[in-house]
Amino acid sequence: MSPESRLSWKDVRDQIHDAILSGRYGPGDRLPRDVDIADELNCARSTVQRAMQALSDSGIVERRRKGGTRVRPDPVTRATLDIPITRREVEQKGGRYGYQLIRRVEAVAPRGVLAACELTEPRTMLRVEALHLSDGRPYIFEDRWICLETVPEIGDVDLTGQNANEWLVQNKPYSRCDLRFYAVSADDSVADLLDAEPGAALFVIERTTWIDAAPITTVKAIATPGYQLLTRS
Amino acid sequence: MSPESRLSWKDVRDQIHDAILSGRYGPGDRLPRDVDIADELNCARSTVQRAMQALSDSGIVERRRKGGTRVRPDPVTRATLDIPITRREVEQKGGRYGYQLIRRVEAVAPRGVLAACELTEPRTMLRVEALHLSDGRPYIFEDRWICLETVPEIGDVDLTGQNANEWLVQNKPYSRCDLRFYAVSADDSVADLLDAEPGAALFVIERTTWIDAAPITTVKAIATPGYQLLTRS
DNA sequence: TGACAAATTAAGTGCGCACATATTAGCATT
DNA sequence: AATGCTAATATGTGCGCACTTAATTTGTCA
Repeated sequence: MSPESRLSWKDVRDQIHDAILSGRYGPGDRLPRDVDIADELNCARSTVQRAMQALSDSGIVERRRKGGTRVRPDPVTRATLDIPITRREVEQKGGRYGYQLIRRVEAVAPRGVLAACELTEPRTMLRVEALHLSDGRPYIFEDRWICLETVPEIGDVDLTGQNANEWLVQNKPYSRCDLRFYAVSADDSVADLLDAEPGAALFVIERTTWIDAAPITTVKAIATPGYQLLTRS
Repeated sequence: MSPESRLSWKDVRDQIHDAILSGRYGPGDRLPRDVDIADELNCARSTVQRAMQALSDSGIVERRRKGGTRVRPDPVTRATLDIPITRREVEQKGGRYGYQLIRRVEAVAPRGVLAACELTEPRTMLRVEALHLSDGRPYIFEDRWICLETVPEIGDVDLTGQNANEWLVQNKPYSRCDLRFYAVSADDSVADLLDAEPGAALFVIERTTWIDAAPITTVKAIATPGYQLLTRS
């Protein structure tokens, strides 16, 4: 009957969010049941449910069956990152993409690689070192280990022209992906490859992917100085 | 009538995901309309909608009204990061948290700070430099600029005992947050503060927050060597 | 007192419907 | 051909209902 149109779940989300921000509900406090909020705001419970899901996804509240909804006691900043394939990243910045295979050998994986893959038994893997170029200049150096048991086909692929990253993305989808970011000093060989000063601070992205429980690949991508990773706008 | 129970939206999501992974729908391809998928799988359209929303959120497909649903042409790795407040982070690793104010001055913000805040006109801000400690040892050095126009109350806060980060989190909620990650070499003063070798590679998190369009604070958090940022498990 | 079972509770999900909204495509007018 | 109106269309959203599931509380019995 009210002339104002119905509430959208985003309205509900914002109202609840505001109530939390204003301090009406502090960290750890329990919010009213969905059904009561729906009643108070005069909307359907499904609308409140949707709003609460959104708040739960952003890490603002925690929801548990029977336990109800609580304001997350330890506030976190939750951010979403998009990491495109390197070719795309270079081209989006207006650069001309290039790729150069440096080394391709089968070798016994060192402990660190096994650990990243969550493997306990040592095994032989395919190691691929390559350089991504932007306008002919070094952009990212990647040191990749590919699990031959999970991806036997990789043995037949010519990686001199074809980028291992892209081949894997297109031919070996993953179901899980772990990422790790840190900084490292350029040693002489990396400095040489990336055309950087030895000792320069470099940004590193380590990514490991699995299909179900089977590791596909783990890669250490070392960027040239000045590289920055931004949150999704 | 089939004895199997009804399909969950997660089942639908996984089926569509599998269809994409198997190559049945390639990058850029258009998927059937929700209603047709619902019909084929013998479930409600709302169930398909929910599944599609999830796939859209994970960056696997793109949906547009009237345009339909398409497999995202440029595959990305989408990851979610949780960045806790530093006290929490230290305590979760089993350390004893400490905090030390180094400097607190009002000063005209340099261009880089203004740019981070998306401000064009120069202005005076409050600069707070502080050290987060774990078990008495340096952990993160933060160099923060606080916008006095947005947060005038900060002038009355004693920041020698109270952590600016936590005060802001608890007293000045933000509606937008930008993050930026990169690597930097320790200059002499930072190396001294963090008890690191000069020139060591350090991981940096830059965070800027706004309430609506008004900037609250921008902070450069420089971590000690060895620091790693992981995706949410 | 403690262990286990049963009842209770609040969120999670599925369905079907109606309508809203954005975007494309088609058509007509200039 | 360029323009602008109109219709068609696929997703987005809201509602109400019934039922499921997980977790907590209560009750019972040893």
